[in-house]
Amino acid sequence: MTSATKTPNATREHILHAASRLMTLKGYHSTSLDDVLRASGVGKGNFYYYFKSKEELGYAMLDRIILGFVERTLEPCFSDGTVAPLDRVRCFFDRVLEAQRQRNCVGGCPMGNLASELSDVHEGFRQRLAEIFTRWRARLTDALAEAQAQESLGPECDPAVLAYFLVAGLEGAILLTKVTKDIQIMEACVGELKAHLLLYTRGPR
Amino acid sequence: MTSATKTPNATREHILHAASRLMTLKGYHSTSLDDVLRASGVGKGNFYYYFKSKEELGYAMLDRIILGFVERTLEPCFSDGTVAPLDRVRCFFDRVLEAQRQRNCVGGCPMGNLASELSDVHEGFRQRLAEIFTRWRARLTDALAEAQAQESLGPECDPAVLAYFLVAGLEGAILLTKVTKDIQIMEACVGELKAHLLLYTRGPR
DNA sequence: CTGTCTGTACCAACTAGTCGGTACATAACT
DNA sequence: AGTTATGTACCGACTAGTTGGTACAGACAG
Repeated sequence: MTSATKTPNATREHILHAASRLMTLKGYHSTSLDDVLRASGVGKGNFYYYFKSKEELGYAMLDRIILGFVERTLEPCFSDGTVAPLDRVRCFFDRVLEAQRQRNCVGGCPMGNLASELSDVHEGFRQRLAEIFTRWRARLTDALAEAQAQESLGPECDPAVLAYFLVAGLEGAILLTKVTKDIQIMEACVGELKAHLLLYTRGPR
Repeated sequence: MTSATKTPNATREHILHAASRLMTLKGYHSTSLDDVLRASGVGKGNFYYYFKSKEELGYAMLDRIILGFVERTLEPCFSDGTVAPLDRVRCFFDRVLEAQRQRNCVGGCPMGNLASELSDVHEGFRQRLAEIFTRWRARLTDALAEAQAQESLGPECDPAVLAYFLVAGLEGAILLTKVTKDIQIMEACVGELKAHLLLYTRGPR
């Protein structure tokens, strides 16, 4: 074995990696345990050593997806306080658009997909997913509120409401892009979302 | 024969009715044939007399869903030419919101759900779903273009692009409402969508 | 009798999950 | 030292139940 195999439980990681990939592509129900096992090269007994059920694997995979989304997409845009708050939001739009372009309109939004598949069918997943969207929206709300405090957003705007709408707009755009396989729709929607910000914009735009 | 409906093949209708209900709630893959059979009280042999596969049932169910959506939601708003075009659009928003309220945030958008579940996994369904969204958007585009011709929408607005965005906004709003089970989010998003129209609105609003 | 329907029995493939058993490293006891 | 025990990591056959789909015999009309 190579010296680099210091990894504490590489097997668990293998499983999670394969599961995330498959489930974000095919969904939770349509990804069988055997699919995951085949893709990760792990035996069944070994799987049940690390996870007590498929459900628990699902939860772990969800945590992994969230982490990836937060680290790769959300934080890079919102962590830099020197950037103007509305520009942080715009940066985020562009990043989501770019991600969609890179994936060739395949896969859609992992969180949106799971939300659509499981919200009405599995309360545990629903709650976790709702929490994710809330956290996501909170990041946007904060930036919008900051913009409002700086008077680059009008006082008639409710940052929380606007944040909901922006999340919804992005999710819907991703879905439409996924089903039509046409990235231009994503571009159009991001353009409209940016224009929507102008609706409340005061001062230099 | 009764004057109203002769019930040409009631069994087929029973199956379709049960299938639509179950599949819009639980999704295509998670609805088994036995589920449909149990719910409709139809035997298996009988089922395969009317449908040659589950896939074909899915297509038929999709057609049924579309028809219902068009007849119950789309047409009532857009068929009346005497209503101002932008009011037709607003009426449509309200109708979608109302539908969501009546269903207690359960189920989401049948077409959106199927799009999310099947777009990357079943090309046949993807194409049909893409076509639906296109037709839906076309209805909006026409109304918006008419508004533009009447100069109640500014010339800088691209009706096709705006229509995409409105569909995306609605789909995203329904998804967010489904996962959070909070109708207020739907209301907020519809409010923002209406506000978005104002962005391009000229003349008396 | 003939063609349209319908129910029952059945199939192979697949599902999540369980089982007994193995390999191996570290520790504990003598 | 030697050997006995313990915990971790792993395997693949197996179970019970479900999946979509088929075969076929009977019913019921014209």
